[in-house]
Amino acid sequence: MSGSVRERLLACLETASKADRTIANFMLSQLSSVPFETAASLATKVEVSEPTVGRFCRSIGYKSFKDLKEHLKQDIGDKPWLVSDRLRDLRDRAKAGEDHLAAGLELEISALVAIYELARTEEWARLVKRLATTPNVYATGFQTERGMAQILVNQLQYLRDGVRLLDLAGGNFAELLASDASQSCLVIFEARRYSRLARELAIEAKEAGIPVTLVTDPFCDWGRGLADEVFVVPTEFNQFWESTAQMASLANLLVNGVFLELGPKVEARMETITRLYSRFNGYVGEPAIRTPKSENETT
Amino acid sequence: MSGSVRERLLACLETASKADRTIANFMLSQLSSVPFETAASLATKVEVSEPTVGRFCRSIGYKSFKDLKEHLKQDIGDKPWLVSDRLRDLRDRAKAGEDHLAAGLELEISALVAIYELARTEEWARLVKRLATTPNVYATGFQTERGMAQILVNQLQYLRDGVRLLDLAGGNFAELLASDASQSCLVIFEARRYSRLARELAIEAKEAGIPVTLVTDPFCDWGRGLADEVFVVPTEFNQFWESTAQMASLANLLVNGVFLELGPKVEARMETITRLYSRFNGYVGEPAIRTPKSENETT
DNA sequence: ACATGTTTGTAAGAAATATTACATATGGTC
DNA sequence: GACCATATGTAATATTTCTTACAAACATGT
Repeated sequence: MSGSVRERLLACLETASKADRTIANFMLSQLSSVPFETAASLATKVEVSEPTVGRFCRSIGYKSFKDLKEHLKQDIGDKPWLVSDRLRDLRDRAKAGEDHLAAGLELEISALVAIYELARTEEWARLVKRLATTPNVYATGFQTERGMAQILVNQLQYLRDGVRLLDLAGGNFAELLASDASQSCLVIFEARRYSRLARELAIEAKEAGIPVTLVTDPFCDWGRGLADEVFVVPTEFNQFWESTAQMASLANLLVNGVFLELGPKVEARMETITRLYSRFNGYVGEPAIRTPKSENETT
Repeated sequence: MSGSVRERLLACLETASKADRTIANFMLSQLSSVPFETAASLATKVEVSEPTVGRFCRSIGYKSFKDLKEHLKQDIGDKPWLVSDRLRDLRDRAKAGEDHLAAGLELEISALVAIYELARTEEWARLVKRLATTPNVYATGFQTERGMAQILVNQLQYLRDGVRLLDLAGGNFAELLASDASQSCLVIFEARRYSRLARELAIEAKEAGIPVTLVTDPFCDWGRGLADEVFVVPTEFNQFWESTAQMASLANLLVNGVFLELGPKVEARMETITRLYSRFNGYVGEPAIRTPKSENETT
């Protein structure tokens, strides 16, 4: 037995016994409130006994009602996909326990969904506009999130001038903090157990009246109140090593938004930059960035 | 105390204690998966004790955590919140042409699937092993791919020594190219606006006998033959601005693989690095080793 | 009607989840 | 620095939720 919860429920409608069919049917019609149910509450509603619910769940391949709920949590659904077969294949492996990695896939997908939802919010629109119009845009991230900031910066630089990666190379953040607040904004990438720097930077920036956006994981608890916008990116994928990879998608969507905001006028710049790159054989010549060789070296 | 769950959570952020704020914050960030949580599971995630969760719920006017969930059920109403429903919702909008962004979602998902498929190949296993065992690991990327290389490097450095971001700051790549080939390997991130650098670096590295891995998009045509492994990441998402965001997922999966390969012995190192970070940056959250003169909160 | 296998319910027990009482820690105040 | 009030954790306890064992009901074929 395999497939999403919904699929399994549908499948069993054919063959199942009366009580089982009732249960399956009820769950299908109430799928989104199933997580709030308990085996007993559901049993009452459809007027069967509690063990019947448990047995039913087991009969369609779950360990228990609770297990079914657990799967529901991550279920991506049964819609035909562009990639359906391949995805299904991976998912089946994951469920069969053959492939521990694939288990993370669904979580990554749901994180992506979350990102795309973020991109529809008020805050998002506000940030995009700010990134498009503020003369000086700074992005920063420490430790493993540094690369994310770099991605945002590198891409934004294609579209506009005045974008910089902020770091502590100079010992303080004067570059941003001593600048004209009305001309600057800051995006911080942050994730759990990381630096105090991010927080203190946010505090100072707020103090200085500089708009701050925080992109972080669900565990960060200092953002609200300090940052003008907080975008929470799911990061738990049940891997041994947790991932903030979806922040890259977020950064990209932001850039896309800025592109749309700026409109055709960016094309001249993009062509110039492209030409410059090719002129220098792709030499990394971002004007505004100090290429920070120093702090990546362990040597 | 009244209002929706969301409102109450927001309201209490102002006044609540540290632990309570952490809980409220986490719930707000993950509202749609709260129904699947249990007081204990939530307590673990935010690292407080179970009774604290219960007390918190009571403090904002619910009878218990379960009671909060019950109310959440009402609040959520008919808003879609199972991942599958949310996904469906986005897809529908995309189809209706209301939401141009969402159109890219599906493509991003399929790119993710492609990544996870890559992670099952021979070549992948080989690369993981190499990244785990080669004394000197270099990663590089130019222009917009620089951040990807940085992500890989920053994360790998948590697990092992001898990982470096390679760049042209010094004017040549002697650091790698003049090193002992049997002790080094190279990962190149590359995409559409190819810099000639990447290719020439690959040529030289191959010449020198250094194993080369190329992570690139489907349009790159110079990889095979030059690189020992070529991983092709889909990059066309029908946005105005194309994305290599999934390379971050790839990098992360690689790191995860290396973690598994190295096994428990990395933990000592991870702790050391964590401690070092906390030594120099300070911690916001988890109390690592308390250095003589350290207290973290400035609140 | 009877035997057989399947389905379902009952009730007891096992596991999980949540609460309570109390001890310890923390932060602020004098 | 000692005190208080508040916040948090620990461990025992209560409660809810789930499972198991078994018996009753039901359908089906003879």
